[in-house]
Amino acid sequence: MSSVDQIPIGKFSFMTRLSQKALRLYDRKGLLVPEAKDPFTGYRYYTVSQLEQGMKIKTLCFLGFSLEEISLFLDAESKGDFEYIGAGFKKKLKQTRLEIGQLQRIEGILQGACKHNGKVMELFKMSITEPVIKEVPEMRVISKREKGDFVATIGKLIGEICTSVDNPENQRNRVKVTGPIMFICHDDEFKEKGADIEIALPVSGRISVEDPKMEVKTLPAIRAISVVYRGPYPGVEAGYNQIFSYAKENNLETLSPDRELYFNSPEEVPEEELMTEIQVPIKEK
Amino acid sequence: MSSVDQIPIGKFSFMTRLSQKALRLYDRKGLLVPEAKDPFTGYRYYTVSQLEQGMKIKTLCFLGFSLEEISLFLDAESKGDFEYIGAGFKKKLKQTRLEIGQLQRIEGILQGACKHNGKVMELFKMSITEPVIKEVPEMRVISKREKGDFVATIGKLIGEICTSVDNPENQRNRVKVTGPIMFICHDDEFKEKGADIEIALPVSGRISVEDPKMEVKTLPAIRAISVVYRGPYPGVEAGYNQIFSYAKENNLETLSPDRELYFNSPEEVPEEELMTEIQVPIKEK
DNA sequence: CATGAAGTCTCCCCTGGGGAAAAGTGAGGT
DNA sequence: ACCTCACTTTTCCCCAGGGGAGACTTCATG
Repeated sequence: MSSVDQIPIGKFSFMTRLSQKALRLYDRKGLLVPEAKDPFTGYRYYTVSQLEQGMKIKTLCFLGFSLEEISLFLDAESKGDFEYIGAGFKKKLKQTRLEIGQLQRIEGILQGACKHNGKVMELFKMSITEPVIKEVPEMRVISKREKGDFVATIGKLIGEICTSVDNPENQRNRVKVTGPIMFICHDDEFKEKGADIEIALPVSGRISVEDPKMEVKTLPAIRAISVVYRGPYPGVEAGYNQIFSYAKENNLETLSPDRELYFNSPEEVPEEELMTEIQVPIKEK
Repeated sequence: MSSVDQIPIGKFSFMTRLSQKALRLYDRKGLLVPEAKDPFTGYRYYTVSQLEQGMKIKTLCFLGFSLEEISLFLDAESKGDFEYIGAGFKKKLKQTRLEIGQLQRIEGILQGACKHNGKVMELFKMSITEPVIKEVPEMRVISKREKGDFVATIGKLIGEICTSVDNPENQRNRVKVTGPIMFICHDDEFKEKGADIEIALPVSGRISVEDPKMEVKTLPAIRAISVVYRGPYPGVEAGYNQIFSYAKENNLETLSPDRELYFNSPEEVPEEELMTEIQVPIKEK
């Protein structure tokens, strides 16, 4: 029963089922340093009593902690600081639950796509992205606000603003368009007629306006939930649904006014490739 | 509305919510190469029509595919090969379910540990590792087999074997112990009395035996389910339970005889630090 | 046109190991 | 004592980017 405490890395790896790679890494990081190391050959020799340390590391690894966290835990343990460890476990539990939720959403999506083979294609055109919270910086824009029929007014205002920006004086003043044209919705509910519509185009430079109803101003920075929708304009509501259910899930309070950003126009691309970003502002928390 | 198709990386990143880092990576990998690249400054310029590709990549990434898989999918899509994509999705679905299962097990463990703060400590001593399938190579051993009372016989045989190996002639012949001493259980059920017990010690070298009931032989290689148990010997059954439920879950047929490997002995360490590996052979499938 | 701010470039290190290569070493058997 | 095979050592590249440094470019304004 002697010399059993001179375990080379291969056997130790076999016993603990930690790979040799892992063991060498733990050595370097000081997590599990072999009891002895031949100074000439560099061979690592472990002892039976180190098995225990190895198993602790393995368990903690299995639970998903990083090596750094594990190292802190082991220190805490040797000091008897179980508060710290308990707190770490609670945090990990929360995190694990979030991950499970995420994976279950993914499972749902994949399942839906697999069920009918055709759906794979549909998913592939995946027209709505996952909602994300974005900080939108403030922006200098030229804008015009008007009440009228929904679609018609939007089209009209877009035309007017583009014309206005393209006019020769502005060209001379090196006025530049700095972002996609956007629609700002000042109604709390959807109105087909008499909607309160603002169209804004981000610009820079010394811009001049003739139309007295057109103004140059700075839109405030907002924090917003955003999705990008691809497809024909009627259908964009699906994006709003996504956003509002996301807001409800995450307990976020939405504000007005919403913005829609148009990345391309029906004149450039077929309807199905229209891309629209929807931004719904939320309260800072 | 011109020059909108010269989107620098920052804006494109803002629109697609892909990080600049990610975009540069996709460029290098050929997944999403900017439409234009200034040959002098190296600046990347994207177009609106590339947003779509970006969103596809993002969706697929979100679903957990690797960049390589994504690249293959995009190729397949452009060729109209939806079979391939469907198959990939199914595989991913399976894999995702496995991951969810794994995470739920982890959740269970963490939950148990968090519930009573004291349990954290208990988990820390985590006495049983996850069952794992191991290929155990063949081994040259010196062994003795005998029937008798369970605990007493094991102790006696271990003593005899150690004495025998330590004898001067074997020392002279450079006989070496090459692994932990093991107990091979030839009974199908647990018997307190009259158990059929074999104790074996892996050795190498020219070994001589005097005791006619002691033999030197080669244990066959086996494929086995293995766990490592830490704690006092009574309690080791928990390890067997783990193994047999694992075997049932994975539909594996277990064989005889089982082996128990003793990494340390009650004379060296306190009872709670005894380490035992249990190996239950399974049928090759 | 000039200037400062903001955007972008590349390069390097980090995660937690897996895979492979080149070279040195240990141990068993003759 | 030797030979060979198995073991161990280091180092480099890989994933999918995140973080940051230092240098350069572009932009918006005066």
